[in-house]
Amino acid sequence: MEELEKKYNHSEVEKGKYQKWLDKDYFKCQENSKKKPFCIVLPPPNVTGVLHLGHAWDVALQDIIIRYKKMEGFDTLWLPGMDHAAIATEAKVVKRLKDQGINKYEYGREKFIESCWDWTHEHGDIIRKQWAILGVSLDYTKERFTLDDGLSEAVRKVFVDYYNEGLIYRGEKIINWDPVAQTALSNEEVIYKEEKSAFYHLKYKLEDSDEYLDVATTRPETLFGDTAVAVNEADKRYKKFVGKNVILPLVNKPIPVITDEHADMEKGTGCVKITPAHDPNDFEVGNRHNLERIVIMNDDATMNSNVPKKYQGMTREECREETLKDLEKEGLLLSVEPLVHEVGHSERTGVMVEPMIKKQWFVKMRPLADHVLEVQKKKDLKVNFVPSRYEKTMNHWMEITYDWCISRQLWWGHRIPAWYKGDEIYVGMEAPKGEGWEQDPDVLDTWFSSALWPFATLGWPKNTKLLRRYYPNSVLATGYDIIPFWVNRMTFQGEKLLGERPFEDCLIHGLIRDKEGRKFSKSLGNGIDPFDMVNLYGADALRYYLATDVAPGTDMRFDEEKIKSTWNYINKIWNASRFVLSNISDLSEIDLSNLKNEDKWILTKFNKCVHETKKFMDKYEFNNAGATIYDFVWSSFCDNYIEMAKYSIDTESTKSTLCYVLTGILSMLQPFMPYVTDEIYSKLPVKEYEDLMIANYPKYNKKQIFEDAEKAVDDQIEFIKNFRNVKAENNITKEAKIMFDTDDDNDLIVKMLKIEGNIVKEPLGIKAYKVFSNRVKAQIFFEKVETELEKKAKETQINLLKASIARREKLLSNENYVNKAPANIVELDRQKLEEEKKKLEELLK
RNA sequence: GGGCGAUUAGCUCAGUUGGUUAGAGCACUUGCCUUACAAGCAAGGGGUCAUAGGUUCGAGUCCUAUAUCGCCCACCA
Repeated sequence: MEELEKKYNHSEVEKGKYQKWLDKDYFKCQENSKKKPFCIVLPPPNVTGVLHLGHAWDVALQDIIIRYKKMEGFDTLWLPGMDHAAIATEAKVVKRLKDQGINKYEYGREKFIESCWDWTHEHGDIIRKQWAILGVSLDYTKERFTLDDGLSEAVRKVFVDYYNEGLIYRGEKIINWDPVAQTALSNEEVIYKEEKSAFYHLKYKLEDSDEYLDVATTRPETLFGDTAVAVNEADKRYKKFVGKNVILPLVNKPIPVITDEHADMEKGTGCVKITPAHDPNDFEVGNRHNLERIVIMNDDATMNSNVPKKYQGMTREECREETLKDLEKEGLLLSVEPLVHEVGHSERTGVMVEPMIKKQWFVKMRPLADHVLEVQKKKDLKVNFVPSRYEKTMNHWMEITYDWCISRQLWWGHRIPAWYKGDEIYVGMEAPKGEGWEQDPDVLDTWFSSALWPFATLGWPKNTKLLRRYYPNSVLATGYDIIPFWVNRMTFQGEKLLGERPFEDCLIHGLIRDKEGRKFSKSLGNGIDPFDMVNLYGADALRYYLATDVAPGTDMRFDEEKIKSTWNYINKIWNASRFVLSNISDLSEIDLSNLKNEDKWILTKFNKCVHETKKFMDKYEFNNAGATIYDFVWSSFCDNYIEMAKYSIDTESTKSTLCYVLTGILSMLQPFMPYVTDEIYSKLPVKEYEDLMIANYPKYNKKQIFEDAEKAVDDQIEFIKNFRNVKAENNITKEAKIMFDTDDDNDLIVKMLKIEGNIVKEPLGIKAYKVFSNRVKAQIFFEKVETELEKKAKETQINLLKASIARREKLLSNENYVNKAPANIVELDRQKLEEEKKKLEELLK
C-alpha cells in the first residue's frame, strides 16, 4: 500500500482529481433514476470578468449542498451557466474596442455583437477553469447561457404573451437615464449616494408686479424646463398668487402658479418649481395640469437647444454654475442653504442619473407582485428564505415596486421582439411579413432573461422531462444584495409563468469584506484573489473556511489567518489518516463484533456527531456542522481515541474501529473538502465505493450508542486530565507514588500516564494529593511539604466549591424552582450537589 | 423618514425552542522534539454577554427604552 506523504501537500493532492471526477461522470444528474431529484441552478456569473471571493463563497456553499445531497441518496442536478450581463459586458467591450481605436457606432451593430461573443467565449473559458480549480460538481452537460437560443425563445415568449395580456406596454414616462452608457435604467440600477449640495432660493417675480415667490431648488439648471410653480391649495401665504403668472428667471417667460398636492407647505418655502421633463414628481404634476414638457438636455446630459443659446452645449454641472452666476448678477438668487442629500447614480457607470422623458418598454408590476404577496402567505407554497428575515426584503419590494423599465439602449442582449411601421406596432416571436417593418433597436434588461433562469434552463417553454423533474428547484443560494435584482424577479416570473415558486428554499449569504470590515473595491486596492489563496493553502482550505466562518446570512470579514489554520486542520486530518493507514494495512474487513470500551466510546461519540452534523447540514448551518465535526475529529478522535488506540493497535477491533470511524469522518468532510478526503479514501484498505463522492453519508446508528462505555471512558479521560493538571501545577516529580482507590480497571490510565512503575497498593503516609473523576480516584504521594502557595490554591478551590454548593442548595430549596423547572434539570442539580459535597469532603480531609 | 442587522475573551466569530459554572479558532503563559502531526502535544490565564429597566423559579437568549456602528429602502422639491 502506498504511504501518505509526511505533510499534507495540497497542490499534489488536488492534481488531476477534477478531471477524474469529470471522466467518471460523477457530476452528471441522473434524470432517469428512481432517486429523488434535487436541483440547484447556479446564479450565473457575469461574463464581464473572472471569479472573485464572493463567487467562491457562493459556489462553495452550493457545492457543499449538492455533494451532501448526493451522498444522502438524491439525484442531484447542479446546473451551471453564465450571464451575458448586457450593460456590464457592453461597457467592457466598448472600452476594449476604444483601446484599439475603434468606435462602437462606426464599427456597426453586427461586428460589435461579434466582439461581444469573442469576449464571452474568452471569459467563459476562464470561469470554467476557475470552477474546476474550486472543485465544484457542476453538470456541464446542462450548461446554459442567458443569451443562448433556448433562453432567447423563452424571453420572446414571455414578452409576446405579456404584451398580449397587457402586462408589457410601451409608454412615454420619466425614466432613469444614464448619460454615459446612454441608456435607460431600472430603479434597482440606481444607487443613491450622499452628496454635498445646496438649496438655492430663487426669485420668481410675479408678472407685472414687484412681488415675488421664493422658490427653493437643488437643481437650478433645470429651471429652463420649468412650466409652472406649484403651491399647496391650503397654503394661505400664496393664495393671492394662484392663477397668476410668474416670470421664469433668465428666460423671462411667464409661467402659471398652480395648486397641487405635491407642494408641501412644510417643505422649503412651500412653493416648488415644476419641471415635468426632468423630475418624476413634476412629471406627475404636469400630467395632472396638462403642462408642457420641455426637454432641456441631450442624451449625454449636455444642454440642448431648448435653453438659451449661452448655455447650449454645457454639461449639467457647468450649466448649474453659469446659471447661478447669472441669477446672482440679476439679483434673482435670494440665498444659498447648504444641504446634504441623496443623489441617484448609475450602478454601472457611476454617473449621476438624469431623469428623462423617454419612450420605453415597461412591465406592469402590480398584478405580478400582488400574486407573490398572496403566495408568500402560504407556508407550503412560499419561497423559504434562510435566514427567514430576508423574506421581508422581498415582500417589502413587492409592496412598493412599480413598473419595471425593461428596454435598454444597448446592442448586447435580447433584442426586443417588436417591429414598427409608421405608427403600427407588431409584437411577435418572429418578424412580421411584409415590407417596411423595422425592429426595435433596443435590447432587454439583462435581468429580464435571468429572471427566467430556474425554468428556461430546464427547457421551458417546452414541457420537458427535465422541467417536470427539477422544477421547482430545491434551493437557490445567493447574496442578499441580489434579492431585489434577481430573487424577486425569478419569484414573480416563476409564479406567473409556471404557477409555482421557482425554488423551495432560498439560502442567503452576506458580503465579504476585508479585515477592517470595508467592502472590497478597486479604489481601495484591498481585493483578494481567491485563486492566490488556493495556491497558498489549497481549494479545500478555502472552501472550508468560506463555508464555516460565519452563520448564514451574515457578512464575513476575510481573514487569511483563518485559512491558514484551516490548512493546519487538514494537515491534522492528513496525519491522523497517516497513522491509521500505517497500522491497518493488513485489514481485510471491518469487524465491530468484539469491541473494547474505548472502541465503544469512540463509536458512541461518532454517532452522536453524525446526528448533530446532519441536523445542521439540513438547516444549511455549515458553520455549526463544521464545528461539530472539528471538535469530534480533533478532540475525540485524535487527542483521545488515537492515543488510546496506540496501546491496542494490534487488535482487530481497534483496527476496524479506526478504519470505520476514519471513513465516517472523511464522508462528513467530503462536501467541504472533496480533494483531500478523496485522496485519503482512495488509500483505505477496506472501502465500499470506488470513490468517496459517490459513497453514502454516514447514518446515525442506535446500536453503536454505548452509554455505559461512554461514561466510563469519559471518567478515565477526566481523571487523566485532572492528574496531569495536579502534576503540572504542583511540580510533582516522576518518582511520585500513586495509589488507586477504585475497583475499576485502571490499566489504560496507567499506560496513558506512563506511571507503571509508580503504583503502590498501600498508602505511604506522606503528603497526598487526591485526583479523581466520577468513579476513578487516586492519591499521589510525594515527599514534599505543602507550601503556602499550594495551601492558597487549595483554599481557593474549597471556596469555589462552597459557593457552588451554597448556590445549588438555595436553588433546590426554592419550591418554585423544584416544581416548575423540568425534572431532569433539577435532578442534574441534585447530582452535581452530591458530587460537589463529596469533593469538598475529600479536600477537607 | 421607514425597516433590518450587529454589539459576547486582545482579534475574528459560535451560542438551537430561556435551563449545569457562556464556547471555538487565532493570539497569550508554562512545560514538552511522548516514532501520525512542533503547522504538534499537555496544562493554564483571559468575558459584570453595549447600557438601563421589565417578564420569569431561572435571561447572552424573551419584552421596552437608550447608545454606538453597519446595511437596505423611500420622489424629499
